Amino acid sequence: MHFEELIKTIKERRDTLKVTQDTLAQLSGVGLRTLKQFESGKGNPTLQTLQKLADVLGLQVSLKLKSTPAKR
Amino acid sequence: MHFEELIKTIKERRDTLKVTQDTLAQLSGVGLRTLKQFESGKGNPTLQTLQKLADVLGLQVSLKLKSTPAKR
DNA sequence: CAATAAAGAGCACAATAATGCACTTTGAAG
DNA sequence: CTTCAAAGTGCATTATTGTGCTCTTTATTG
Repeated sequence: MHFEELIKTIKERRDTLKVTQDTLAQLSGVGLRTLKQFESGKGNPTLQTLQKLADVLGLQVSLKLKSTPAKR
Repeated sequence: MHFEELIKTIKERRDTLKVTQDTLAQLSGVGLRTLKQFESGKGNPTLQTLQKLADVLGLQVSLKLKSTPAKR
């Protein structure tokens, strides 16, 4: 999952839950500006920020093995 | 997956591939200091940094639905 | 068209992540 | 105990994220 997909996932999930950026910002404790920047593709959030958002949305940040190996 | 698990995953994967912090730092383009801090649990990397590391390790950052819903 | 709600952006600043360098600690092997 | 490699840490600096405030842009609804 690259950047854009992560953003898309967050956005879609937020839409599904019918939550506005403003509300999500408040619930997660992340600044509204920060969330806006992230969702509009202009951010590079810290892991902590991403997790705060994911948590509230019922999502989980995870690391999984890629099907296509990268090394060698 | 919370912070510690992510760190553990990175570390274990790096060990599995028999790569040192130094080498991973070079391959990923992430500063050695940054990687050290992250692995020792003292960092809060940006998503970009995490992805650089994950990429080289053949791992993928992803967002998945939590089994236990968070919102109501 | 007017009004309202939600999302996106410019500006500026504080907080902190990223980084390099040098030094210490740890662990494995002789 | 000594040596060597890998990992961890203190310090200082630079680059960038996080944030609030204000304003603009987009729908959406009468």
